[in-house]
Amino acid sequence: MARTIGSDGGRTEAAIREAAISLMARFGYEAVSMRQLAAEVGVQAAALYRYFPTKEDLLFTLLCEHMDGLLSAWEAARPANADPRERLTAFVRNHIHFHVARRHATHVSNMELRALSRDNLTQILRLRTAYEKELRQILRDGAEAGTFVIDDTGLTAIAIIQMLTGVIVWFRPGERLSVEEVAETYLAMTMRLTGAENARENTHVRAHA
Amino acid sequence: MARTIGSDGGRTEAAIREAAISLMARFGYEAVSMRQLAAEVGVQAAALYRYFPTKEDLLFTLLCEHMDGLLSAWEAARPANADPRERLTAFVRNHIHFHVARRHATHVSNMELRALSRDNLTQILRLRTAYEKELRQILRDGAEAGTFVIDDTGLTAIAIIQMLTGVIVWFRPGERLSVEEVAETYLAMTMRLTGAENARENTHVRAHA
DNA sequence: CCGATAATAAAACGAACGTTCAATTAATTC
DNA sequence: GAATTAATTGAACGTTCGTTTTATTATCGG
Repeated sequence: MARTIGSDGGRTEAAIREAAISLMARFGYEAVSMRQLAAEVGVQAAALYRYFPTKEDLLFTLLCEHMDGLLSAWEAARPANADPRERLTAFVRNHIHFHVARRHATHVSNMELRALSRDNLTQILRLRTAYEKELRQILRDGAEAGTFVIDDTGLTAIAIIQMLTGVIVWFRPGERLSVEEVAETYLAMTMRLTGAENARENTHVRAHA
Repeated sequence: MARTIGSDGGRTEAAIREAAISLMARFGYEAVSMRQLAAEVGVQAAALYRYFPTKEDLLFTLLCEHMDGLLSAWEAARPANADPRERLTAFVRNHIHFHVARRHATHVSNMELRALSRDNLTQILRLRTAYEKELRQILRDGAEAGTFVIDDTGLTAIAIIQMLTGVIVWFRPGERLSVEEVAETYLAMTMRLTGAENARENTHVRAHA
């Protein structure tokens, strides 16, 4: 009925985040109770409030971390090269790899935005928009250069992102396809969708990353 | 404190369904209480139980109706013609029009499957699989005929459906684009994605429906 | 116009919810 | 080794949840 032997704030907080992502991805934010979460961590419900002031604050923290991670990953993967085809290739590969590696967090990110307060939602949407803007810029540059054939840049960007993110709905690691195979298949579809296969030049890369 | 003047079971049930779809699409199944739903209908919570035995049963009814409607709409729209390109065109147009017209129900259908019991979930997934099968068949026929260029039929079918259904996330009626314009843009992307633009014949239809 | 039935209200059920608080013990510091 | 701080428990707070029960009134067939 007090501090337990070997207890460590840092480890407990990490365990809470991990358990929260896992449970909320499976059952949804609203359906997961603080008691259920605490039980998964191996702690009493009251202990959670040492790390997160409210349930919504916990969710917000998870979503921020996820979006920050996505933007950081893209910044690290973004090629210095200016070739739209190469940039789009890097974008697709990074997007698939990142989201497959963090399937649960992605699920929460896509489903639970409505549980956020107005201010918190605005903050997350700002990050999301910044990410979409990266893809839109690639598409616009490619369209101007004649590399891509695109009707509506904004609409195409959203369509591509939704198609790519959809991977996490059905993908299970260790089954028929590897992440690399999935990424390459989606890359091929994205290239055809943007008309990159048949525009002017045809020297696009198809090799594995 | 009893039956109210002008009350009608049929109208009340329809009002419950409508309010449930609207509220659950906005706030999520778990976040909507039976009292909140009843208030939206203009009735006490207990009255809901004359029409639906449990909250989950209400959700299940809504999802069944939605999936049945989708399959019926496709059966009515499916062309007798055997040309894969024409069948794919009809599929895309029907999918977009149906889902845009029923944005709220689609949202619920996509988000709240996890709230269903095992048996109810199985039943819904059966309908969803039947629908996906229709698209897979079109893609397979088209690939065999050389009309389409497709790596993985199942994967492509899922990717297309997710791309198309994603429309409801951003689409708002009465804004920049009409449903018809959106449908045609997505149709063009689908055709490029499946390689229909550059395969053997090139006499595909581009006119409005 | 009267009996049957359909439709609802009002009140209550126990359970679970998010959260707070005081008490208690482990670890750390000096 | 005492004082301090960090980490957690157990119990409780008021509220809300889905659902049930009972009573009451509107509507309708005869």
